[in-house]
Amino acid sequence: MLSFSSQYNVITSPLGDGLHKDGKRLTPQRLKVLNLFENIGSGKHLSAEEVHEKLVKSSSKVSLATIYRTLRLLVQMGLLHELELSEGGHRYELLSNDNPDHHHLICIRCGRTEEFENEEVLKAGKVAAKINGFKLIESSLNVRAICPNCI
Amino acid sequence: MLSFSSQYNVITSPLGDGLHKDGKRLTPQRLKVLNLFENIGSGKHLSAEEVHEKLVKSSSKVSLATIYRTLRLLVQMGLLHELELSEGGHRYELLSNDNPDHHHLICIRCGRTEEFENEEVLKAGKVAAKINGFKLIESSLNVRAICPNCI
DNA sequence: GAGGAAAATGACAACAATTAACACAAGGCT
DNA sequence: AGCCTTGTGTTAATTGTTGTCATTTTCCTC
Ligand SMILES: [Mn+2]
Ligand SMILES: [Mn+2]
Ligand SMILES: [Zn+2]
Ligand SMILES: [Zn+2]
Repeated sequence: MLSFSSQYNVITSPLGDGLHKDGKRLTPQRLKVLNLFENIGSGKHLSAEEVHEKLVKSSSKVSLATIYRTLRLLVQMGLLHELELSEGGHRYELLSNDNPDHHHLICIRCGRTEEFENEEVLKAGKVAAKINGFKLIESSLNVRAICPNCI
Repeated sequence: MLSFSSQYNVITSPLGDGLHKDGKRLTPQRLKVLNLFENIGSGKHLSAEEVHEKLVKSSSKVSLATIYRTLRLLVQMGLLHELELSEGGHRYELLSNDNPDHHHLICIRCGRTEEFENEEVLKAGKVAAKINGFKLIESSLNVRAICPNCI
């Protein structure tokens, strides 16, 4: 079976680097999951199940358990961001330069999701953390609403 | 068995009124759940399981299924507010005059939760909804952080 | 105060999302 | 290449929540 990288073809990807300096390993499965997010473009919010489906369709079979494990890992590494937009589980999006810190407007009927940036909101999170002596990790504003099509 | 309200003692509670004009019924279970939130005071965020435990401890046994049903009902009626603060399910808090629209600062280690108000954040939600033509329902800012005790 | 239709409850099964266990496979250092 | 350790797939288990259904209760009408 052809493996993605052989010992003669050491690809030094950002993913590989991040993994190796932590005793972790670069696997085809991890690359497939990250590549999916990179190819699909920013602004997409996928569930574990959806990642699984998409990989199966592109004949890159990765088990669902591994997808859950990989999503958690990529979040820990700071490459993905975990969202709680709706019922029915978490969603994940690529963290990248052209996808800055932003917030979400969600239609509670159809799930349509729009993104927006707001400096004041980020500041509000910083201030709240500081006042209470907390160390800030992240702040996320979720706006629940009904989209034009669903009214 | 003594029932909470007999036909001779019709209590016209706000809860009863709200229910009756909708073809729904005032039951001891619904009163117990709402009373729990009213007695515990505002600023408390309880899970369904915690509501269940507290009612069992106060020898007011209500089945867990009924608690889930009742929490959903009270949210629909606008008496409770549903929160997604942490892993492990939803939490609920009383909506009242002395508990205005506010946001949450959550320690990801121990779960300690602080509340804060911020007008700019509410405005940001309104603006985002308006710009996209959505009908606003609510906006909630969750700030994930680490509290002083957990650093 | 009964009688009765409709709604609610409790007990329990089913479900969906996620995690755990473990035998086997594969990555990466030497 | 060989070895050690990490990762994967399969499957079972957990957790939070909802569905089913027989029984009970509310509340409207007389
Ligand atoms: Mn996004
Ligand atoms: Mn609160
Ligand atoms: Zn919609
Ligand atoms: Zn803490």
